[in-house]
Amino acid sequence: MALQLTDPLLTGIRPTAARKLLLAGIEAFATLGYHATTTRELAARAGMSPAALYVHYASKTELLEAIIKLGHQSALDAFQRGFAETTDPAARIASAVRGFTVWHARNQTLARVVQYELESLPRKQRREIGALRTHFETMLCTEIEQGRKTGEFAVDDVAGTATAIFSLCIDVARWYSPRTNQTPEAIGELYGQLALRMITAPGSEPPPAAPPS
Amino acid sequence: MALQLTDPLLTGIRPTAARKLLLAGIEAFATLGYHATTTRELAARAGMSPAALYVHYASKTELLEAIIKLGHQSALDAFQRGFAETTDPAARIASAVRGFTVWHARNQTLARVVQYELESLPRKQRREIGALRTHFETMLCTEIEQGRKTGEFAVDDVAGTATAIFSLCIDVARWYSPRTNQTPEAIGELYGQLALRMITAPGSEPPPAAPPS
Amino acid sequence: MALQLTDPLLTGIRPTAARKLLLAGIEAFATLGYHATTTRELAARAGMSPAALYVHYASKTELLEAIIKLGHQSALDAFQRGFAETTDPAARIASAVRGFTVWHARNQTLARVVQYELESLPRKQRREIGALRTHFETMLCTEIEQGRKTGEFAVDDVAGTATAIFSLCIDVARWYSPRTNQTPEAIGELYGQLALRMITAPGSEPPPAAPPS
Amino acid sequence: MALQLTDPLLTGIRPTAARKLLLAGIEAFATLGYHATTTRELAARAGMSPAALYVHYASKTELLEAIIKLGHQSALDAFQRGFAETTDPAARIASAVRGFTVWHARNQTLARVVQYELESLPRKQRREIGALRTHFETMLCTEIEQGRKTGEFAVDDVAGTATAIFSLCIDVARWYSPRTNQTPEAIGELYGQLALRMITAPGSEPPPAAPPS
DNA sequence: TATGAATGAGGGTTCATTCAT
DNA sequence: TATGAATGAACCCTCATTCAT
Repeated sequence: MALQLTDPLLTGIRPTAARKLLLAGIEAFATLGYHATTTRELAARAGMSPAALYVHYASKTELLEAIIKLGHQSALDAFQRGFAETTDPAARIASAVRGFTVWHARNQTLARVVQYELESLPRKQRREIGALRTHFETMLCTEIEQGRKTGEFAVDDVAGTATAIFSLCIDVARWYSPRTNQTPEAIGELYGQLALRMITAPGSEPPPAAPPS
Repeated sequence: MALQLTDPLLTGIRPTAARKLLLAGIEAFATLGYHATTTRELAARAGMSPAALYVHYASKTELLEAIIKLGHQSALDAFQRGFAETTDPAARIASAVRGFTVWHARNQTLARVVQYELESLPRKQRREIGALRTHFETMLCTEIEQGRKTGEFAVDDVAGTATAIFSLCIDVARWYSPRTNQTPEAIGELYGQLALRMITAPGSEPPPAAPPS
Repeated sequence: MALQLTDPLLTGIRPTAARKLLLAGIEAFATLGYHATTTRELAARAGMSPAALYVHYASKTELLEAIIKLGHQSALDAFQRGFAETTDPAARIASAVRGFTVWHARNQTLARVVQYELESLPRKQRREIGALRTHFETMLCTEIEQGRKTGEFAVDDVAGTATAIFSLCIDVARWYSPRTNQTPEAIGELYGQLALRMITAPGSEPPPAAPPS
Repeated sequence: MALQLTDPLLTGIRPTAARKLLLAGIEAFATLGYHATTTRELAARAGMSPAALYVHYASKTELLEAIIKLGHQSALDAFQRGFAETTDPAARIASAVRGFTVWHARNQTLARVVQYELESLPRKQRREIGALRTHFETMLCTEIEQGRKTGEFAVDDVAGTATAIFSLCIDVARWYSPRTNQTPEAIGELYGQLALRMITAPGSEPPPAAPPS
């Protein structure tokens, strides 16, 4: 259930030792937080000596950076894949939210690092990533705007509502645990629907259920 | 705008030095995180020597504990005050969400510590607080259940939807900054409405707007 | 069995608070050692605040000094009282050793501080006390010398043997515990006899037993 | 004269840095006492940074433990080697006392730590060592008992006399200084004879002098 | 590529002591 | 006389990082 060394997300990381360290970092940073994780802990989890870390990453910070970049890429992919499924604003938003939510639940440890350890990054790298993030939001806002113009959606505060929708997805990283019996897919489906309700006037037609992924 | 020494939230903390340290802790932990905050940093912010911390708190951890307990109390109060305003489930939920959201925005620093540094607490204390938290959730679930029985609400997954509503409020602590021109009240109002939409069928009558606080 | 506040040894210490602190010091220093005893520990044992120590003694060191001086005085007294009981060298040595030994067992805590914390004293005070100590040794050496001249004793190395005799007495402070069922008096009696054997040729007449004290 | 890095006692300690630290510990603990010795002092004496201590020992306490265990082993060896030289109880006791005394004088710094810092060890380790120590005493008591049965010795209180004999040897660690012109061997010889006198009736034949070692 | 040993900087905490009250 | 609050200095120990091997 947890992220594996063989997960396609990580297969790009070479050599294996670097991948082991990245995985160790994801798990340790998610569980303990960046500052509470020592290089010894990372090395132990990766089955190496503390010095080996520096063969593959210039510093503890660079390991975090690699993780957070990888995570953002992957999360953005999930969001965009959902987005690209259709062109109808409502269906598009539902499936994007669904995909984004599923990603946060399925990759809960990575998601935690992505969302909550971002601030442990040095200013410069934080900026870079910040740009990536506004990209997401703009996409969602644009789509809501579209549906509003056609009268399909009833939204007063577009930016505020977009933020709220993202909160739904992102906060999954905080509370979700694979030990619950909720599947990532069920949460994704629910959240897609909730997002639609949030942008739809209470009096309008109920949207059609999204096809199962 | 930021939390002040004279804030009613803190006036119960005696003597003044203990209050200064608590305030310093809220700000430092919110900004840097618990583990990245040194006792020297805390002391400097409180205008004391590092040793003074130990006159009032047994350890850095106990300071965090005091902050988190105070924060939970205060947040719970805000939630419950909203809850107690009326008895109608819809109005009740809207105003509870509004109050809870406003609290998270208004006390953003404290809220950050409450929500994101909880895990830095030793197991035992984390448990204690965990009990408090489920209390909130139960209240909301019960209320949704009520409205569902009367047909007022249309909710399939009550617990899942309650979680989602809380996510909305809690995540405010992550992204809100008083430097934006959104007032806590505006966000609260919006989120109250969004919560209602999340539990109301798209075909039903629009709920009456909550009276401005 | 342990030293009491009302022990004649301490009744000279005024006011009572100073006496309590002295007693606390004797017990704490004997058990934990000077450096491992904190002023908080002393204060707690004396039932006061740490600051109260400084009302009666200028520093932790001065408390130690007071204890060690008092202890040496008292030990010297015990030694000399035994010495003064008779004039015959053998009887004199036996009763001095007996008295000195009994003192070390009876006042085991104080004796420990006297013998093993002496080196924690600043150089100057250590010197002062050192002078007192050579005094003891000289007395014993002189007496052995006397008996040697009359042919009563058979001793080659007078100073070495005197040192050995003192070792017997002093080391009692290290190993004696009131929880054993050996009385200080029994040990004193034994050691008086052993001291005589140490200075008497194996072929000579056995010395008469010393009268019970 | 003082313990050297090349002393056979230490050659088993590897790597060299660990040995340097052990030697530094012996000297510092003997001179200042365990609690008054800082890790910086130890590091300085060993010619390293304070952090290097922790590469080789888990804590200051573990360094003390290593020293005290090594010291007990070595002291026990010295005692037993003397013991094993002959089988005649008198000669045996004389040579064991001689060897034990010589050890205390020759390794005066180590002996001091062994005898006076034992109590700075945590309870558990103190126990372990305590068992070793009773072993010594039993050996001596058994031998005295033997000689008593043959009528060779005249001892009423076997255990008390054994304790006294050990006091002689152990207390050497307290007072001996290599700066005196007494050689460890001379003291050992004297103490062997004194021990015999302590267990021999004043009327019996003088024991033959032990052969020079 | 990997590591055991080493370290400068700094971590949380305790200490003996002071002082206003 | 006694103390609660405060502090500079120092404590033991850990950290991320380096480097010879």
